[in-house]
Amino acid sequence: MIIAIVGATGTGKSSLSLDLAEFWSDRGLAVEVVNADAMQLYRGMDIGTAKLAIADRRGIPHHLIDVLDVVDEASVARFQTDARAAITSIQGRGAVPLLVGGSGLYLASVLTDFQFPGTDPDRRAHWEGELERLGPAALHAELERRDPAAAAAIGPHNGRRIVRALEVGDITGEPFSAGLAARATPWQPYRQFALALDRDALVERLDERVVAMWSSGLLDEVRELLPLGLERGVTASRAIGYAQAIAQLRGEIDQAQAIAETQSLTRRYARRQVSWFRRDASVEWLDARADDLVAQIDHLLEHPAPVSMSE
RNA sequence: GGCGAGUUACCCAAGUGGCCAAAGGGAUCUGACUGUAAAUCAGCCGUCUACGACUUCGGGGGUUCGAAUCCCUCACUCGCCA
Repeated sequence: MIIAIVGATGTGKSSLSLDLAEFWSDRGLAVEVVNADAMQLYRGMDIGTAKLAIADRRGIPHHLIDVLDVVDEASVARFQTDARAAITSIQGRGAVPLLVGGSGLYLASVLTDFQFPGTDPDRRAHWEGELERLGPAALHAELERRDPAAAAAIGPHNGRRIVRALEVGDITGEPFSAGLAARATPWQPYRQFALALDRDALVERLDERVVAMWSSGLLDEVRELLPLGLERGVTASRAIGYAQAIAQLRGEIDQAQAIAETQSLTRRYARRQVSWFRRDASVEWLDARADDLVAQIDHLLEHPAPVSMSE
């Protein structure tokens, strides 16, 4: 059994995971946390990702944090493999794996039977070059010819996903099926709990958190990451807050703009997260502000998973 | 006190007689999502008894078949001169 704590950024997943882990440890059940946040994978990106400092982890083992260098490209497929390996080994120790994070695709890839068709750097580079050269519309037309269903599902402007669909087509020789997530079967039995917080409260927290990031040294952190190649990192350099801090350090925008922009992107991100989790019927929603979340979850776990319903 | 500029939908901002419910951007909201996912992309965005109707472009009045666009007037904001 895997327990997952999910939800939008800033809803209190980390601290809940610690409380849960302690609660169960007190009852003789060891818990280990597996991070499911795409950006906390990166070593050195601490402040901007709201990463739990080692000192704050209350002695609970955490996996898949700080496993990538800033120049590495994150990948769901690799995460799936690594996370499952971590989970298996935790279970081998007789402990409960607690998957905690807000990256929807990453979570789904571990929890359910996602099968990635593989990747081919040459094909990928080819199509990315074409995208650059011809633009998304032309590539979409190409995809239309090869895989009309995927083309229709992806749309004519989504360059990133068009490229991937073409790449997959090249690799497998078969059409790239998009949109299967809804009916995924579990990799292992799991329960997924999402923390819900109403918009106003969340925005307030998020806005404050961004300001706090700046005042607690995000810029210094970025200054240290630049020599390590942060700007070259395809994934890391785009992290919300980091991109803005970089722009500020370059003198392209001032601090007020950097903060305002980060706040707005964070808000938008949280919205996308919620929309991802909302359509996942296996998610069990809890009020983030309840003060007995641990007890609630503990109680829910003694009962069979509900059959979706609830809005 | 004098002269000039301005007042457009939640915000910024185009629009100078019909093709304007009103360009564009932002924000909000909704959604998609199988190897960059904190990514990438889509829709909505005056109101409604919604393929049609109704009310909008600072207030009031006027010209006109027809006005956000022209005229008069009032209010407010801003710049320069006092």
